[in-house]
Amino acid sequence: MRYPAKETVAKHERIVKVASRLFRKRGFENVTVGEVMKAAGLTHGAFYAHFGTKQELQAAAVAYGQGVSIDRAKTHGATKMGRRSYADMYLNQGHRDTPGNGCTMAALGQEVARGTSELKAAFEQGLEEILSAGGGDRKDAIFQTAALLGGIVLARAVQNLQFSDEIPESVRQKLG
Amino acid sequence: MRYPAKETVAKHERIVKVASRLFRKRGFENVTVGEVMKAAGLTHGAFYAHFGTKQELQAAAVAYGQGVSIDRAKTHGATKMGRRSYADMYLNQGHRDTPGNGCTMAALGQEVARGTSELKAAFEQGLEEILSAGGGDRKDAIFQTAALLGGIVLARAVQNLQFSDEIPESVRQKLG
DNA sequence: TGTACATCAGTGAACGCGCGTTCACTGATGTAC
DNA sequence: TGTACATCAGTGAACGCGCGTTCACTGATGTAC
Repeated sequence: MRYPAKETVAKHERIVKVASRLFRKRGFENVTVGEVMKAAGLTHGAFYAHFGTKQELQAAAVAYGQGVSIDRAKTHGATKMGRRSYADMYLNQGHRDTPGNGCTMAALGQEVARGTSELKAAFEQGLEEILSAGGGDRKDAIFQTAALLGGIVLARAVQNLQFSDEIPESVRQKLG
Repeated sequence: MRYPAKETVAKHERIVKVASRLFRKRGFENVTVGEVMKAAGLTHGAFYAHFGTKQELQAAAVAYGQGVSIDRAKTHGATKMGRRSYADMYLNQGHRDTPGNGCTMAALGQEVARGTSELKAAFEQGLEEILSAGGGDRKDAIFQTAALLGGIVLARAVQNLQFSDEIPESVRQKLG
C-alpha cells in the first residue's frame, strides 16, 4: 500500500540515524541491512525504496554522524569553553565505552579510508567543518583532532582497564 | 602426502606474514582465508592444519604486525635518533599510501577494538612494548603514539591530496 | 641399515549459512477530471 | 465536492553468491623394530 509522504521522510531519517549508531558501534561489515531496517521499525525489503545500495547508506550514515560532531564542535566554539573542556568531553570513559553515540571518525575512520570515494567525501567534508568550528588556528585544530582521535582508538583497543584509562589521561595532560 | 616438518614452520610464518599485510591493507573482513592461503602459495583447505579459525589468524597477524612496529621503535630508540625523526618516519606519504607495510594500530585499531579478547591482547601487549621501546617518559610516549596514529588515520580517510598532506604536516610541526 | 607402517600437511570438492539484493504483490495516498 | 485510478512505500518470500569451514583422500616423511 501507499504510505503518507510525510512519514516517509521521517522514516528515511530514522534509517540513517539508526544505521549511524549501529555502524559506529559495530563497524560497517558487522551490521546487516536487515538489522538496520528492523531497528528502524521496518522490514528489509523496504530498504531499497530509500537507498540504492548498502554503500549509499554508509555514506549517508557517515554524513549524519559527522553532522553530530560538527554540532558538538560548534556548540563548544560558541560557548567559548576552550580546548581543555573539549578534550575533557572527548576523552572520557563514556565516549570510550559507547562508540555508538560517539565520534564517527574515531569509530569508522579506518574503514572509511578503505571505502568508496562517496564515503570518503562525506568524512572529509565533515572533518573540514569540524576543524573550522572551533575558530582557532587550523594547524592546532588538526593536531588536537588527531591526538584526541588516536587516544580514543588506543583506549578502545586495550582491554586492561588501568592501561586503557591511562591513555586518555595522558593525552589530556599533554594537550594541556 | 606428508610434508617436511621444517618447511611447515616456514609455511606457517609465511601465512601469518602475508595475512598481516593483507589485513592491514584491506581490513580483516575484506580478506578471505582462501586469499591469504593463495598468497602464501597454498590451498585454502590447508589453512586448518595451521589455525583453528580465521579469528586465530587475525590474532597471530596482529601479534606479528605489532612485532614489526616494536622492532622499528627499538631501532630508533637504540640509535638515539630522537622523537623528531621517529615522527618523520611515521608521518609521511609512503606510510599513508601503503598501509599494508605500515603500522598495525593505524590500520586495524578500530577493528581490534570490536574484536575478540585474544585479538585485543595481541594489540595491547604490542603497544606496551612499543611505548617502552623509546625509553623516555611514558606519558610522552602515549601522547606521541596517539597523535601519530590519529594523523595517519585522518590522512588516509581524506581524499583531497592537499588536505591529506596538510594533516601529517601539521601533526609533525605541533609535535615539535 | 633396511623394512613396514603410522602420521599428518596439504589438496580440492562440497557444505551450509548469512547476507545483499530482487520481485510479485498490497492498498492507502494523492491526483486528475 | 465526489469519483476513478495511478502511484509507490512497504511486505515477505526467494535468489544467488561468497565465505568460513569440513571432509575424504593423498603419499612422502619420520619412526619403530
